[in-house]
Amino acid sequence: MSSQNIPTRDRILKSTWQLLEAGNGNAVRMSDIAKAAKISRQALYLHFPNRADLLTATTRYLDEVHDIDAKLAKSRSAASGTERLEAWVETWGNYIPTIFGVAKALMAMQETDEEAAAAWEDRILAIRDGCEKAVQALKADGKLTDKMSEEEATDLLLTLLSVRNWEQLRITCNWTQDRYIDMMQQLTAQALVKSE
Amino acid sequence: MSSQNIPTRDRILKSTWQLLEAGNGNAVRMSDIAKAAKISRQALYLHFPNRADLLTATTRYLDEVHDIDAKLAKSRSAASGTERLEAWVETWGNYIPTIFGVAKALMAMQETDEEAAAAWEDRILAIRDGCEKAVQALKADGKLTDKMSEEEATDLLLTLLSVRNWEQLRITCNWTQDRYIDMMQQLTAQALVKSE
DNA sequence: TTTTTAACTTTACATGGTGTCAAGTTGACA
DNA sequence: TGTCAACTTGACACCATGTAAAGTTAAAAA
Repeated sequence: MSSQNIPTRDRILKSTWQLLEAGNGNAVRMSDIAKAAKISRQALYLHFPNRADLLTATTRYLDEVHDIDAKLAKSRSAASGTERLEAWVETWGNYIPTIFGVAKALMAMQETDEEAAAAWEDRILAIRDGCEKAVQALKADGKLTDKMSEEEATDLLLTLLSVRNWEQLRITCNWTQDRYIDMMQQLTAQALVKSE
Repeated sequence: MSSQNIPTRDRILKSTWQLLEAGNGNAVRMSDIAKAAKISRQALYLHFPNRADLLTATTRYLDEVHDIDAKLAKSRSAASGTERLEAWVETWGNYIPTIFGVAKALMAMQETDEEAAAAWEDRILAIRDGCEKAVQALKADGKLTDKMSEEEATDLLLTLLSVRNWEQLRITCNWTQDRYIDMMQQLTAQALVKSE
């Protein structure tokens, strides 16, 4: 087993991700994660003070493993505003499936746990930033619709690209990932790009 | 106090609604509801077997109090398909604030509780029906976009009109209710109505 | 070689909410 | 006077998170 040599902390993060990824809706408990990482439940608390922290660390771990920064940089290099919007929708939209398990767990905790709410809020801000940049690129090209302000456009884009909407279309309605991306690109373009 | 004479069951439902309506994010417990209804926590269980049932009953109670059926009938009487879509978005969109508290509590339970999930699913089906009817009206007028099937159009409309999206724009982003309705009408029209 | 230290394990327990159980109270009605 | 329904009171099981304390183990430091 190669996993014997992986540092415990990484083994925990990997196990957390795998359980949340696979766990079809059934809640993943701290004890489940401990079992999967082959340590005692209490050892978990030696590495992470609480569940919210563990989940947050897992999202950062995923960002690292998948080198999300590089992907974002690529989408930022698009020539025109409209292309940049398209690229952003595609990049983020295709990253959602990766983080979905952890995101859902974190969103569920948000309701009751202050710290979880703050952690998720922090993640959302990063995504909002991506939305804002896309809107600004449109604006710079003179292609932003005059039906709304830049801020409203950012709000709307962030809302359309929410994890919940992805879940609704992809999981509940059983759309393919390609169809989801395609439709979101159409939808966001229709909503934000000035019609000639 | 006139509330002394109201039957206990109704007093419970009313209290549940008021607490969830007012309760700014802080979870409403069974004991809170009991206190508000001026009965013991155990008496709650004489009227409702569990929390999920109580929440579901509360949504039905709200539907009754606000005579949602009459409002829906009105939106169904719109002449053209596009008008009907507009009316549906307005009717449902303006009903969301009323049920938001209960809806949020039910959605939060959904994650862990089978029965809550089923109850909420049942409510969603009713809304989906409204979406489907609006799409069919568009289709009948030959105004439905040819970019997607009727089913996909229904999926999309249901997703756009989700309680989560309302929460995001209205609460998190602080949009006015009027702006929300206006934007949703634009957005759904752009997405679903065939462009000339 | 002995000691120390970090990374664990095991066991126990507090907390907070849901839901169950059983015995007692109260007031209206027969 | 008795009965019944609608309650109250108090106790408790369950389940997950998180805390606390004492013991083990293996490897590095002295």
